[in-house]
Amino acid sequence: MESEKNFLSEYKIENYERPSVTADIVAFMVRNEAEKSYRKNSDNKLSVLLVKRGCHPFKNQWAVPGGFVKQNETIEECALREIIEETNVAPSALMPSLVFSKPDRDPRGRIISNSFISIISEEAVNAVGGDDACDADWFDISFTQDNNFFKLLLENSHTKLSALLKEKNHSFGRTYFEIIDTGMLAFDHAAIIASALSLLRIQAKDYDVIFDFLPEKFTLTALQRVQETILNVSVLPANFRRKISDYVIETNEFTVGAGHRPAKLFTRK
Amino acid sequence: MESEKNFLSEYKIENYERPSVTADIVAFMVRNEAEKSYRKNSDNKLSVLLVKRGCHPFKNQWAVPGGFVKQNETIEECALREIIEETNVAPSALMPSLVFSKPDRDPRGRIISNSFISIISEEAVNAVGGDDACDADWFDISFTQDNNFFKLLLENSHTKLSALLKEKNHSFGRTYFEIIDTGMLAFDHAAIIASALSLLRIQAKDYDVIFDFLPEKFTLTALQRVQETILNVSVLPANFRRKISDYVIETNEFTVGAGHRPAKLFTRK
DNA sequence: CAAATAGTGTCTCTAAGACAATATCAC
DNA sequence: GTGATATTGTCTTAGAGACACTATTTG
Repeated sequence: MESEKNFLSEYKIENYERPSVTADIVAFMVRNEAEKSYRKNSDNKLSVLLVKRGCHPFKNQWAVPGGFVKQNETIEECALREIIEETNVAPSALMPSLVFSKPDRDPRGRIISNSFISIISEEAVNAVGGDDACDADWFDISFTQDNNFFKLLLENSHTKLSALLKEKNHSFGRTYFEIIDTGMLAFDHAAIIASALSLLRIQAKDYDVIFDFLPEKFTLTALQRVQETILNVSVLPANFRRKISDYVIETNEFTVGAGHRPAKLFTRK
Repeated sequence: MESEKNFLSEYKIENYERPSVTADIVAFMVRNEAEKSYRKNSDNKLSVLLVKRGCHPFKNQWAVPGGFVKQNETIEECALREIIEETNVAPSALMPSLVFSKPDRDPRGRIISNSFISIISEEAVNAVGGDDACDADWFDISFTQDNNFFKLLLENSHTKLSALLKEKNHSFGRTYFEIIDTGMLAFDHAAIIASALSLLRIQAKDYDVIFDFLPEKFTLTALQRVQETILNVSVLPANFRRKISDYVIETNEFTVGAGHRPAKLFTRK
């Protein structure tokens, strides 16, 4: 009887069919719009990081950042490495989303994409400043449903991408999308973004992921705006505060010079 | 400037590092214990399908069923194919769980595991009968927490496997496990099972996945037992019925010959 | 004081949990 | 009738939503 040691020394992994594997990261940020009028709080926008592809396939089209998994790293490590390479910032959260594995999803051949959600605070992004290369940019997201169809609109000051998706399947709380129109996004990245966003919304409901969009110390109003921006709803401040009180600890610090009553700063519990 | 067509004709995917990729399926069933005493309803047990490995590595140890993804199928199709090969039954639900990708998780080399939860109704399993091969069997699960440690006990009439895990991380509602003791399960399958079970429990809370454990027509008590078995809790029948009423449609049929008041049969809404 | 946001108190309504009571079968 | 499960009704309590009100700052 063959021993396990002998078996392993004879085993040639390259004799078997192997796909390529990538980690692709949908990086979200909630950012403040430029302030409109004196003393008013600014509006927030949910935005996602896209990179303009410099090489084939889909050259010059926009895609979410990502790359091939190396032999000595986990897919999570790969995702973290790729998003840091792209932004120069360590994300405050990284969470697996879906795996995309249709055999023909990439014209180069069999490439399986492990998609991730990463969350980056605006403060962190501003600290490193924009990469002048201009091949990466944040796009404001609008994601609206009309019956079984979803319209994904990604927009920055130069470019507007509009993808159309259809709900293929809704099971166990997750929505699975089929692409009707890629909106000039590379590969199946329209579906990757839509899936990530619908997962982000699920998570944002239970007061978990929303903290990662803000610096360590924050006001309750800022936290409320993050949740409202992600979920595209609005709630009454009194009720939000009652509910969130279980998840935060108050500090002795306050905002200053805002032109109205100072707000107490809180930290996450 | 090179055209995309030229680029693709020159592109050799085999020049790049590629891992092997598997789909591994944690198949759950809720089964009735043998009835103890006259007229009493039987207890239920949550059980999971394991196969005894016939070849190296981990020869003769127990593992969850799975196999390598073929070039022309998605990982979901692979998972479906593998679980049907093993059970001769199409599962009533198949849902992605986590991806396991530690470079050294398989002694044969770099193999990434995409884990899935599948749910099979006891009725369907009984219909095809047990595979005499005896290399596959259902194990009753007990999964208990003691501070940050989790004990996973898998037991059938012949074998008892006891694995120990530690909570590595709890983020975004999911628990990530580190294996302390494999309990003689192959590879990192103790963590794959633990992760799947903790996801199953999350899903079972919102009256979704529980239907897949039962045939099309079922009694509300049976449905309640499924939820109680998975979550290891007990609820008052009156409250369960009030809550579940939104998710079911009553039929005109009743159970017969149970030795007590007949129960109305329902279907899923 | 005006404008704006920060923060508190409380009323109502709904949903969850507990528990009591009734219904219906096989023997 | 007895023993068992099936099913309904209702009391109490906790939480969500709505809304009115007070507090504090800058100019």
